[in-house]
Amino acid sequence: MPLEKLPREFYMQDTIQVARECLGKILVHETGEGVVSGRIIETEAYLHDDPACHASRGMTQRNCVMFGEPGHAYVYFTYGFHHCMNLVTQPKGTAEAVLIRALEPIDGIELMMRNREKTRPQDLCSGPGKLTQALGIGHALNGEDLLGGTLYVLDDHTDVGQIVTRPRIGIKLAAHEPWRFYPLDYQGWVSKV
DNA sequence: ACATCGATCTACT
DNA sequence: GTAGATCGATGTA
Repeated sequence: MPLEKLPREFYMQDTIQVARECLGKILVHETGEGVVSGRIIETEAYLHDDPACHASRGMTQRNCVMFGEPGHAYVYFTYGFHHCMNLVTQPKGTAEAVLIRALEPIDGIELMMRNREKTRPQDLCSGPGKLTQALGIGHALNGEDLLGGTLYVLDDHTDVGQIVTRPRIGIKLAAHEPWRFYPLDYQGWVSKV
Protein backbone atom coordinates (compact mmCIF):
# COMPACT_ATOMS: atom_id res chain seq x y z
CA MET A 1 0.00 0.00 0.00
CA PRO A 2 1.47 3.35 -1.05
CA LEU A 3 2.07 5.88 1.68
CA GLU A 4 0.17 9.10 1.22
CA LYS A 5 0.58 12.48 2.82
CA LEU A 6 -2.29 13.47 5.06
CA PRO A 7 -4.53 15.77 2.99
CA ARG A 8 -5.28 19.37 3.91
CA GLU A 9 -8.81 18.36 4.99
CA PHE A 10 -7.37 16.19 7.74
CA TYR A 11 -6.06 19.29 9.49
CA MET A 12 -9.33 21.19 9.18
CA GLN A 13 -11.10 18.85 11.57
CA ASP A 14 -11.75 19.43 15.24
CA THR A 15 -8.34 19.87 16.89
CA ILE A 16 -8.88 17.21 19.55
CA GLN A 17 -9.87 14.80 16.80
CA VAL A 18 -6.69 15.63 14.85
CA ALA A 19 -4.63 15.11 18.01
CA ARG A 20 -6.12 11.63 18.43
CA GLU A 21 -6.13 10.61 14.77
CA CYS A 22 -2.57 11.58 13.97
CA LEU A 23 -1.34 9.00 16.49
CA GLY A 24 0.33 6.28 14.43
CA LYS A 25 1.02 8.57 11.46
CA ILE A 26 4.63 9.04 10.33
CA LEU A 27 6.44 12.36 10.61
CA VAL A 28 9.17 12.63 7.96
CA HIS A 29 11.95 15.19 7.46
CA GLU A 30 14.17 14.98 4.39
CA THR A 31 17.38 16.63 5.51
CA GLY A 32 20.64 17.26 3.70
CA GLU A 33 22.15 14.50 5.82
CA GLY A 34 19.43 11.98 4.99
CA VAL A 35 15.83 11.10 5.72
CA VAL A 36 14.65 10.87 9.32
CA SER A 37 11.20 9.71 10.36
CA GLY A 38 9.22 8.50 13.34
CA ARG A 39 5.74 7.37 14.27
CA ILE A 40 3.74 9.98 16.16
CA ILE A 41 2.79 8.42 19.49
CA GLU A 42 2.09 11.35 21.83
CA THR A 43 0.21 14.60 21.15
CA GLU A 44 -1.47 17.50 22.93
CA ALA A 45 -4.29 19.73 21.67
CA TYR A 46 -4.19 23.54 22.05
CA LEU A 47 -7.45 25.37 21.33
CA HIS A 48 -8.02 29.01 20.38
CA ASP A 49 -9.86 29.92 23.61
CA ASP A 50 -7.48 27.90 25.75
CA PRO A 51 -5.34 30.02 28.13
CA ALA A 52 -2.40 27.67 27.60
CA CYS A 53 -2.44 28.23 23.85
CA HIS A 54 0.08 30.80 22.58
CA ALA A 55 -2.61 32.25 20.33
CA SER A 56 -5.32 32.72 22.95
CA ARG A 57 -4.49 36.43 23.41
CA GLY A 58 -4.42 37.36 19.77
CA MET A 59 -1.94 37.29 16.93
CA THR A 60 1.73 38.10 17.48
CA GLN A 61 4.83 37.70 15.36
CA ARG A 62 5.59 34.45 17.17
CA ASN A 63 2.21 32.73 16.87
CA CYS A 64 0.96 34.05 13.52
CA VAL A 65 1.49 30.71 11.77
CA MET A 66 -1.28 29.23 13.90
CA PHE A 67 -3.72 31.73 12.42
CA GLY A 68 -2.84 30.65 8.89
CA GLU A 69 -3.72 27.74 6.65
CA PRO A 70 -4.10 24.30 8.29
CA GLY A 71 -1.52 21.66 7.51
CA HIS A 72 1.48 23.88 8.20
CA ALA A 73 4.12 23.45 10.90
CA TYR A 74 4.24 25.83 13.86
CA VAL A 75 7.75 25.61 15.29
CA TYR A 76 8.73 27.80 18.23
CA PHE A 77 11.77 28.25 20.43
CA THR A 78 11.47 27.99 24.22
CA TYR A 79 13.51 27.84 27.43
CA GLY A 80 16.46 29.26 25.56
CA PHE A 81 17.30 25.78 24.25
CA HIS A 82 14.47 23.87 22.70
CA HIS A 83 12.20 23.90 19.69
CA CYS A 84 8.70 22.44 19.77
CA MET A 85 6.72 21.40 16.72
CA ASN A 86 2.97 21.67 16.18
CA LEU A 87 0.55 20.80 13.40
CA VAL A 88 -1.66 23.79 12.61
CA THR A 89 -5.34 22.79 12.56
CA GLN A 90 -8.68 24.45 11.77
CA PRO A 91 -9.47 26.80 8.88
CA LYS A 92 -7.50 29.99 8.33
CA GLY A 93 -8.31 32.54 11.05
CA THR A 94 -8.87 29.98 13.82
CA ALA A 95 -5.62 29.50 15.71
CA GLU A 96 -5.40 25.96 17.04
CA ALA A 97 -2.64 23.36 16.92
CA VAL A 98 -1.48 19.90 17.94
CA LEU A 99 1.84 19.66 19.77
CA ILE A 100 3.90 16.60 18.80
CA ARG A 101 5.33 15.31 22.08
CA ALA A 102 6.93 11.99 21.14
CA LEU A 103 7.80 9.65 18.25
CA GLU A 104 8.81 6.04 17.83
CA PRO A 105 11.96 6.34 15.68
CA ILE A 106 11.69 4.61 12.29
CA ASP A 107 14.21 5.81 9.67
CA GLY A 108 17.51 7.62 10.02
CA ILE A 109 18.17 6.38 13.52
CA GLU A 110 21.93 6.76 13.02
CA LEU A 111 21.41 10.43 12.19
CA MET A 112 19.10 10.89 15.17
CA MET A 113 21.73 9.41 17.46
CA ARG A 114 24.28 11.86 16.09
CA ASN A 115 21.90 14.83 16.45
CA ARG A 116 21.02 13.87 20.01
CA GLU A 117 24.38 12.47 21.12
CA LYS A 118 22.46 9.56 22.61
CA THR A 119 22.41 5.87 21.66
CA ARG A 120 19.40 4.40 23.45
CA PRO A 121 16.47 4.49 21.01
CA GLN A 122 14.02 5.54 23.71
CA ASP A 123 16.16 8.65 24.42
CA LEU A 124 15.89 9.95 20.86
CA CYS A 125 12.32 11.24 20.49
CA SER A 126 10.62 10.88 23.91
CA GLY A 127 9.80 14.57 24.38
CA PRO A 128 8.88 17.62 22.31
CA GLY A 129 12.36 19.17 22.56
CA LYS A 130 14.09 15.85 21.93
CA LEU A 131 12.27 14.94 18.74
CA THR A 132 12.86 18.30 17.09
CA GLN A 133 16.57 17.95 17.84
CA ALA A 134 16.60 14.34 16.58
CA LEU A 135 14.85 15.26 13.33
CA GLY A 136 16.75 18.51 12.80
CA ILE A 137 13.62 20.67 13.03
CA GLY A 138 14.40 24.28 13.86
CA HIS A 139 13.20 27.83 13.37
CA ALA A 140 13.74 27.61 9.61
CA LEU A 141 10.80 25.20 9.33
CA ASN A 142 8.32 27.45 11.12
CA GLY A 143 5.38 27.95 8.75
CA GLU A 144 6.45 25.10 6.45
CA ASP A 145 3.62 23.60 4.40
CA LEU A 146 3.32 19.92 5.31
CA LEU A 147 1.90 19.24 1.84
CA GLY A 148 4.73 20.77 -0.12
CA GLY A 149 8.23 20.61 1.26
CA THR A 150 10.71 18.33 2.96
CA LEU A 151 8.67 18.05 6.15
CA TYR A 152 5.44 16.05 5.97
CA VAL A 153 3.19 13.44 7.61
CA LEU A 154 2.45 10.06 6.00
CA ASP A 155 -0.32 7.58 6.68
CA ASP A 156 0.66 3.91 6.57
CA HIS A 157 -2.72 2.87 8.02
CA THR A 158 -1.28 1.46 11.22
CA ASP A 159 -3.90 0.71 13.85
CA VAL A 160 -2.48 1.94 17.14
CA GLY A 161 -5.22 0.38 19.26
CA GLN A 162 -6.57 1.86 22.46
CA ILE A 163 -5.78 5.53 23.08
CA VAL A 164 -5.10 6.85 26.58
CA THR A 165 -6.24 10.38 27.56
CA ARG A 166 -4.26 12.38 30.11
CA PRO A 167 -3.89 15.98 31.37
CA ARG A 168 -1.32 18.09 29.52
CA ILE A 169 2.24 18.44 30.76
CA GLY A 170 4.54 21.35 31.56
CA ILE A 171 1.97 24.14 31.68
CA LYS A 172 0.28 26.03 34.50
CA LEU A 173 -2.73 27.55 32.76
CA ALA A 174 -5.57 25.10 32.13
CA ALA A 175 -3.25 22.26 33.11
CA HIS A 176 -6.13 20.02 34.12
CA GLU A 177 -7.58 19.78 30.61
CA PRO A 178 -7.36 16.14 29.47
CA TRP A 179 -5.95 16.93 26.05
CA ARG A 180 -2.85 14.75 25.93
CA PHE A 181 -3.12 11.49 24.04
CA TYR A 182 -1.02 8.38 23.43
CA PRO A 183 -1.71 4.76 22.44
CA LEU A 184 -1.45 2.25 25.28
CA ASP A 185 0.61 -0.11 23.12
CA TYR A 186 3.30 2.56 22.57
CA GLN A 187 3.63 3.64 26.20
CA GLY A 188 7.31 2.75 26.22
CA TRP A 189 8.11 5.61 23.83
CA VAL A 190 6.21 8.51 25.43
CA SER A 191 7.69 11.44 27.37
CA LYS A 192 5.75 10.55 30.50
CA VAL A 193 3.24 7.82 31.31
C1' DA B 1 14.13 49.84 29.47
C1' DC B 2 13.80 46.09 32.77
C1' DA B 3 11.87 41.94 34.94
C1' DT B 4 9.64 37.73 34.53
C1' DC B 5 8.81 33.26 32.95
C1' DG B 6 8.04 29.53 29.74
C1' DA B 7 3.92 23.63 25.65
C1' DT B 8 12.08 21.53 28.29
C1' DC B 9 16.11 18.65 29.17
C1' DT B 10 20.01 17.18 31.70
C1' DA B 11 22.82 16.20 35.52
C1' DC B 12 23.29 15.70 40.02
C1' DT B 13 21.73 14.65 45.02
C1' DG C 1 13.37 15.48 43.49
C1' DT C 2 15.29 19.74 42.07
C1' DA C 3 18.56 23.17 40.14
C1' DG C 4 20.62 25.23 36.32
C1' DA C 5 21.20 26.34 31.53
C1' DT C 6 19.78 30.45 28.31
C1' DC C 7 16.94 33.49 25.22
C1' DG C 8 12.92 35.60 23.23
C1' DA C 9 8.18 36.96 23.98
C1' DT C 10 5.48 39.41 26.89
C1' DG C 11 3.95 42.60 30.48
C1' DT C 12 4.66 46.60 33.30
C1' DA C 13 6.72 51.54 33.68
